[in-house]
This record gives sequence, C-alpha cells and structure tokens, in this order.
Amino acid sequence: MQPNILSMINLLSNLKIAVPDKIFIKDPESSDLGKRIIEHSILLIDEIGFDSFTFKKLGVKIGSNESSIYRYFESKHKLLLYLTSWYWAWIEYQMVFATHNVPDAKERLFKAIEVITQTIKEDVTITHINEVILNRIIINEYSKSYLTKEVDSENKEGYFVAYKRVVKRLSEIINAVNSQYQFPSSLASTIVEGALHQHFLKAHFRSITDCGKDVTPTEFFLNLTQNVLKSTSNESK
Amino acid sequence: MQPNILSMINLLSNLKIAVPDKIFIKDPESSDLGKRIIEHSILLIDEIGFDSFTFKKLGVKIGSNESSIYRYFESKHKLLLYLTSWYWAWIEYQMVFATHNVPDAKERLFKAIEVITQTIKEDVTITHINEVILNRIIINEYSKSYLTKEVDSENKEGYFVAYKRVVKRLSEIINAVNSQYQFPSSLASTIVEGALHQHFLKAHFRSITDCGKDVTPTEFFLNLTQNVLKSTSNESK
DNA sequence: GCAAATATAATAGTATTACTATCGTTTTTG
DNA sequence: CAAAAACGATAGTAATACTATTATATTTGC
Repeated sequence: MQPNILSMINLLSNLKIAVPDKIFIKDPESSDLGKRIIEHSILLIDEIGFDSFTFKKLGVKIGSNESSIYRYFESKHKLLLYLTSWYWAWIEYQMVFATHNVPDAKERLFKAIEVITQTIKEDVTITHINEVILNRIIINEYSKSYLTKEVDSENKEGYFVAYKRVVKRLSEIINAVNSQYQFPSSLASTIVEGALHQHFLKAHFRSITDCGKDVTPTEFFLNLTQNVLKSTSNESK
Repeated sequence: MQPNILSMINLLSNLKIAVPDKIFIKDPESSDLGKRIIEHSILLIDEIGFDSFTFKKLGVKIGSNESSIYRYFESKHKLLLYLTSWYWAWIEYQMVFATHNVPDAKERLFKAIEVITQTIKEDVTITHINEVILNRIIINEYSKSYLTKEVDSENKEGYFVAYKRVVKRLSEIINAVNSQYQFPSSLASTIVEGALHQHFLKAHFRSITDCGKDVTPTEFFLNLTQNVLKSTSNESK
C-alpha cells in the first residue's frame, strides 16, 4: 500500500537532515539561538543577498550578538555551506520518497527530475526552515559555495557530499533507464545545475530561455532527458 | 543577400561595441596602462581568485597605483564585467567565423557547439589578452558577474548583451536544424552554461561528471544535442 | 618649443567587513 | 547548588573598497 502524501510530509518534518558536522562549530539544531540563526539567515540572505549579508546584520535581526553567531559558524561561507548541504540533503529525501516503490525505471526518472527541477511552491514542514525561500537562495547563491580557491580542500572535508549524492542518485536512475547511454553522470549534473540556471534565467534573463509562464524547467528537462535516452537506446546493438 | 554575409556584417558592427562602454570609466584599450590593467588582472584573478583580487594587489603587480586603476574601472565587479563581455564577444566572433560559409545547418551546429564547449588550448592572438587563462576565469568566476542583487539594473544597462548574443546565435542555429523543437533557447543556454560547469566538474568534482581524460564536454554536448534534435524532428507531423 | 590639457602617482582618509579576544552575566545541568 | 556551558557586550585589528586631494609626469595642439 502506498503511504499518502501527508504521512510522508510528517515523516519528512520529523527527520533531521544530516549536515556534515565539520561545517559548524556548534550544531545550530541543538539550541534555540542556533535555530533562529538558521531561520533568519535564510530570510536575510534572500532579502539583501549573500554578498551584503553579515553576521552583524543577522545579529540585529535576531536580537542577538555577532559574537554569539560566531560560536556556531566560523564564517558566513560556512553558514552558506550549511544551508546548501541542508537543501541538497532535503532534496535527496524528496527524491527517495518520490521514487520509493516505483517499479518502472522511466517513472522513477520522471519523478526524480520533477523533484530536482520543480519550483518549490509551499513550505511543507513546520520547522524553522522555509524551503521556498531556501530554494531561491540556492538558485541565486549556490555557485558561490564552490566557485572558490578552497574548493578542493573543502571537497576533501566532505562539504559537498549532499550535492554529489543527489547527482549520483540521478545518474543511477538514468543508468537504470538506459544502460547504453554513455554520459549518465554528465547528464545528471547538467540537469541539477541546469535546473537552477533555468530558474534564474526565468527570473532575470527571459530572452535566453523558453521557461516562463507556459513552460517550466521541469518540462524542458523531462523532454530533453527522454529524447537523449530514447535515441541512444534505439542505437543499442 | 545571403544570411552568412549578414551575419558577418552584424558581427563586425557588434565587435566595435563588444564591450559596452558604460562598463568602464576610461577605455582600457586607449592606453598602455589600460592594457596592462587588463593583461595583469587576468593573470592575477587566475592566480588568487576573484574574491581575493583587489586593485591594490593589481597595482603592485603592474607597478602602478591603486588610484590610477580606479580611473579605468569604478570597481572590481565592473572589471569582471569587462573581462566577461570581452570573452563572450570573442566567442561570438569565433562562432561566426567557424560557421561562416557552412551551408549545412547540422554542420553549423556542430561547429558552434565545438567553439562554445572546447577547452581553449592556445593563446591565438598577439594581444595583451591571454584567452587560455581568460577561459579559466570564465569557468571559475563567470557566475559571480550576474548572481547579484543588481543583476536586473545591470542587465538594463546592457552589461550582459555579449553573453546573451552568444546564446541567441546558438538557439538560432538549433532552430535552423530543427524548427519543430520546442525549447531552442533553453537548450542553447543549457549548453553554454553547462559547458562551463562540466569543465569545472572535470577539474574539481570528477565523481559527478563523465568528462575527463577520455570524454570532453564537446563530445557530451554534441551527443546530447544530436539526440534531442533527432528525436523531435522524427516526430514532426 | 612651450603652454595647456591630460594622465598618472602618492598620500591620506573613511566606513565597513570579517573576524578575534576578553570578560561579565545568565542559563543550564549533573 | 555549584560548576559548566552559553550568551551578550565591548574592544580591537587588519584588510577591503573605495573617495579625495595634490603633486608630478606626459602628451598634445598651436
């Protein structure tokens, strides 16, 4: 029997999303102040952008002190890594639930792409994290978390595992649909990154995207993936 | 008149405005110091990354003063916009040149994708601009030029026209190959952005890309585009 | 060839950022 | 209830991202 949507949502909201613990000094989930830091950093970054975001400004917003925030995160960069890790871990859970007990590989791929490319419409949990706004932050700021000179050492520390797991899961589903296809990882990473990009273009550079009112990034990437995998499977000898 | 001739005329007139003049205070091409600023900003950004790059450090490198550099660019952000505009205008030139006098639409698409996705191997010009290094900067820093709160106003000022022209040209070539395909702009923008991303993954996150020693981003995107356009053209009513 | 215009260099100064360090007070908990 | 942990307040630092001013060097137009 299929569990209904509501029970899945409940289960999701009760799950603690795992973020690599080297990212923070003190786990923000372990205290009230920590949760307020996360909640309001999402709101403030969305409001003024990550570049203008400072711990001092966040302190004012939450009625706390700059120095207290530094006891949770050693820098705003680490805080961004925390938020992005949380987001991708959350997406991974959505992917797993959406594809769970779906026997047909093509249907699993359809569901997975939907989870990855869709606009998050409503805040589904009752926690301090607003996923709708966090999704906007990912679209606008995610690249900044890895486009740094420290990317290789931070990658070694495991700061990007959540993101890489999402891409790997998608590439496995792609492979299950068509094991003849030569580039499952590149296709998966192109879909994940490309979805964020199409959402950005939709909001700021409409002349170079077909996504807008009528067309969604989901439609575009579903069509693209179907065509790519259909063609190659027809070629199989 | 033939379309390829129009294309060349178009390009020539666009090369003159390759870099919108509102980007700089004083045209760096107009003086020796200006050229040294461009030449060494490329080297220094590649060396230490855009985030650590400052006009003071650049001044030391070129034996000049911070205040003199500020007479050319009002901020390091504007300098990045200059470099990226120059890069995309240069790519556009390469695209038009490579597809010029190629009668077959599929062949034109092949050549265009090659120009956009290839690793730039050698510094082809004799100018102060090293395209190999500039290409690395675009891979590592381009997103930062538009992932800002000012993107809409800067877009209105025309700071991203060069980039948008490259995407539009590619989408036109896609359309010439298969006018039935529904998402030429999204496919084009996905290829342009995705190529940069695959190059980045190749260098830093090898586990989520198939691109590496054996496979190039060019191969991946050529295969993808062919499959996407083949499938849809077969469906044409 | 020389004055005027322009370009560049040198110096100083400002507000802000991204922290670190210290210390006192409040809150938690064993 | 005492010790530990958490938090707040304040101060301080080096660097950043500039602006402003003045002096000097270079180019140019007549």
